[in-house]
Amino acid sequence: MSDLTKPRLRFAPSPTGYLHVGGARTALYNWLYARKFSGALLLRIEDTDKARSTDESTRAIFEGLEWLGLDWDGDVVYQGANLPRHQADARRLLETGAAYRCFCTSAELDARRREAEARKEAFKYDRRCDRLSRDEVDRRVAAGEPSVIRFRVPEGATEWIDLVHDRIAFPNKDIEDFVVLRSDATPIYNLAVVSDDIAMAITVVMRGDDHISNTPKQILLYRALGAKLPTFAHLPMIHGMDGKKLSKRHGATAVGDYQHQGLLPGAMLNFLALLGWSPGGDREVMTLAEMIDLFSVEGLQKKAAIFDPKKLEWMNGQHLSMITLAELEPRVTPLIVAAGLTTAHDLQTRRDWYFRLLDLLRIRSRTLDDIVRQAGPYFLDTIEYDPTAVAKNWKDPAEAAALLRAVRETLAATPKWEAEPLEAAVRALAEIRGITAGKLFQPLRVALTGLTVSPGIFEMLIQMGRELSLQRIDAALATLSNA
RNA sequence: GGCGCUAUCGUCUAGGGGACUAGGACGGGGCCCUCUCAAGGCCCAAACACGGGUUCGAAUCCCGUUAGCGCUACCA
Repeated sequence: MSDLTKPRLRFAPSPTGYLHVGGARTALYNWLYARKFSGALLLRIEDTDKARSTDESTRAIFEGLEWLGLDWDGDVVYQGANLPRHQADARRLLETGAAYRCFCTSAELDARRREAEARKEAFKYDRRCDRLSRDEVDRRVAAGEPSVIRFRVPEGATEWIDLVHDRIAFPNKDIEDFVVLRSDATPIYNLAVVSDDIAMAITVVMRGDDHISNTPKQILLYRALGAKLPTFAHLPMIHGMDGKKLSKRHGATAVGDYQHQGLLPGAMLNFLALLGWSPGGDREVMTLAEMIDLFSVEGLQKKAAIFDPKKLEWMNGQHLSMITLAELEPRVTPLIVAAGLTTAHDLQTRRDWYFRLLDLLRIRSRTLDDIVRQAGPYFLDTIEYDPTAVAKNWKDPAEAAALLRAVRETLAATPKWEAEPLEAAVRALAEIRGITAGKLFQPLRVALTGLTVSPGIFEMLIQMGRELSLQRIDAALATLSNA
């Protein structure tokens, strides 16, 4: 297979904030396309807006992509480093007559725009500088008068076959002669993008819907620059639950936020993949490898999708249960250590026990934080009793204490600390006392965990071990006698 | 305002002229399981924006309306 048949794509975020979930999804689709068709995915940081770009944002983009596990080919391209080529391309446009110098100032333009608005008319640059004589242009440039370079939009219409929307067309009369080079000789977005995409030999440009109206301008630039057109694919936007463009007021929009909320990157990717793409049929929960396998442009959606955090959580729960314990462990351990439950070394020395614990807790967790929250009772010497658990299951302290004393005796007297004999013994105790087993289980659960919610009582007794279990009951008894 | 894009349950979607009394998933409700909570299983409510065509036949094709969104900078 020749390289010509291998697509070259790029993800081109501007480093003006953090890695937005919409950006992450764009990156994912580009990545999927590149991997699916054995192409290349390049990363370009669009840092030409010096006022808004920061190194910190650039780092956030790297970190986000790294966490998600989306890699790229070759070195990172910094758009700002290509300034000379952008300027050269602008000059070429001027020389070939595709563009012209414009001396209108921003202030003048603003004034005319406002006037047009007052008259309820659409403003479009009137090309007055295109009518300037060659001599006058030369004279004013020589005199040091600032000017921009404007692209002269030709007659006709500009259209393309979009990978997701099929045919899209714009009458050129609706496109104004746009600026390509500012008066300070820095390029405008559309020029920089086209210049770089040509230089990087990009063949598939996949980006957000919000760039649709830039596309005719860019196509015109490609033609004027004598370059071959890439294939365009415009992805639908992501909105918040209110149908408006997703933003901070909708809650977490940075992928870093989700990382810190205890989400799994695989779940995030899976959720994002489904927001604007479907493999067809009923397929939902997928690994990255499966997504590559199933990916196709036919499944790309045209409609904007609404970001539903509930489904993301559910998806995370699915992935939590789906991945291997070996994959799960390194994601949880740092959080357990950070929560002060124990040391990484301790967990390492009783790895089998630790894995069993994770397996016990992950089924009833939706995030990594849920797991950590539930893990406390298995590590700490002291225990916190949830007031509502106490109120509900130790309603009568004297009665609860009596029950717990009996249970303690029964457990302590059971020769083998294993689920079956333990359960048989406790159930027998319940029968002797003429109560249902549940009446015994709930107070015991509170004694062991301080909570109303936990894994099964006997799974828990085994996991905690004889010593800690009995110690917990003693502590509960002490607390109850003080009540 | 102009231009563009979009339109199936509350949400993500399947559907690409007859298989549709429109399927799945999240969320909601109910039941089962059960020592709690989850998980799991079963069931219920819930949608083709509207109006015209085309066609024997339209969720599917065309046109219009409406609505939503995007763009409309010497931002990206």
